[in-house]
Amino acid sequence: MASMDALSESAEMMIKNINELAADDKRVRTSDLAAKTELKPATVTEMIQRLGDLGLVDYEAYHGVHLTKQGQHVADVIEHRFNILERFLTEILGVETNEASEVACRMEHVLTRDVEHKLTTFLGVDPKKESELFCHKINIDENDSPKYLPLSNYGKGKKGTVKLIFEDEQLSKILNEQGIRPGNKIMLKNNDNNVYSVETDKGNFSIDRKTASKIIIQN
Amino acid sequence: MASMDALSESAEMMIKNINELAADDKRVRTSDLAAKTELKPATVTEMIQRLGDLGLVDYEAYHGVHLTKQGQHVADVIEHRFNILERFLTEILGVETNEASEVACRMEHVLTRDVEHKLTTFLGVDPKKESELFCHKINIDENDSPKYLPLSNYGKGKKGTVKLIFEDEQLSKILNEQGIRPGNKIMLKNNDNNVYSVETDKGNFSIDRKTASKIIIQN
DNA sequence: TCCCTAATTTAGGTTAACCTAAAAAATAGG
DNA sequence: CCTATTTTTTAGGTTAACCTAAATTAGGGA
Repeated sequence: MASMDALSESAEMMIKNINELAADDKRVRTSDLAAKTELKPATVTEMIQRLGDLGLVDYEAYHGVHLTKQGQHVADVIEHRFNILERFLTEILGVETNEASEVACRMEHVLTRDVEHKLTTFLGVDPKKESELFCHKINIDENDSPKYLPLSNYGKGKKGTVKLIFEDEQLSKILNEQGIRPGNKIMLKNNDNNVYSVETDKGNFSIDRKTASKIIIQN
Repeated sequence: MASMDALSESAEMMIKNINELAADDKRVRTSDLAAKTELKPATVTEMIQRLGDLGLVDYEAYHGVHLTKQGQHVADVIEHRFNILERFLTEILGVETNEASEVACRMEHVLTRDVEHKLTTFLGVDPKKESELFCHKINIDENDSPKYLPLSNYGKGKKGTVKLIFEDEQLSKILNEQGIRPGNKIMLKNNDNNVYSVETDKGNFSIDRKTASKIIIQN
């Protein structure tokens, strides 16, 4: 069996395209693949023959291909990688759709399993749910009437529903005011009942265990 | 002139390696490039000849290469892309250093200018400053005697210096307690002097303009 | 059923990116 | 300053990924 990581970008793209053209379990035709990939039919033939040798597709001359279980697995992985990359690029970075697609389509081939999983975790929800919670950025659509506005631009007395909160820099700001910030000295005075009593140059106060576990100290 | 985007991954990697081996403005030797890239000298010769034809390096047979202005520009772009990708992977996703390097090294060749800029903005500080503030994650080195510890594991009475703070989920937790969380209704009661007075189902309180600008409301 | 056309494959070519082995040039030591 | 060694290049080969043009097969209509 051909290991995922051994495949070239071209091979992975071919598998991806076969998967996208596969209706029911009908075989995908060479000409359709040629049209979709913008390659010449002869090139497609050559490539699917190679994929056949690798056991990734079931190829029968003059009768098209379909993915084997192995090939389907590769296709699923690539598709998932594409989806999370595209989501990251659009939702978090605010890249517009076309460019995000193109870049995701190049990047999908160089992700490792680990990065894929961590990015998925970072994005939070499973690709289906499309939750807007904990997004760091949102595309405000200038065409539509302004549905989303920063609170700072909101009218006095207006009511609305919180949609999302940008998290960067904010916790450290709050802890900052308590004297807990990189470079500052602190002392742990006590820890009882999961309550940590800390002394800083700003005075004494207490924090819970979960928060404390996120503050790294160098002795 | 060869446009950035026209270069293959191999070509970009060669330029990157030439740049990394360039001391003073001495020419980089074929054998050093071969060692660094793990290619055979003959392969290196062939590639730098091609780069010479493209005007990216100044190649003189038997006397090594150095980057032209154009080549240097390509090297700078690649280096910057690598740095932000590596930072993103380690600081934001928590990928460990080795894997982050490898993945960044593959991804650096497929970024567009736009994605590069947006990712840079997302990460906040300019690459030089390498500030430890606002890091989301740190690699705790198990080999060394434990120099870095979570406060939650810290000894009673011990003193130390705050090194960094994990920010994820924390701001939202704090605002959560105030009733500002996705899905909840709020009302802006007032905004004077850059102080925003908000009413939520948990009561009234105030936040500053900068924070308010990060809370998106849907009407 | 048989032929014609459209689809497909084969044959053969190119380029980039690799390789090995042989030739050539630079350099270092005597 | 001349040779021995090291470095570099050239020559020639391979593979993947593309191409065009020619040959082949499949399938539909008379």
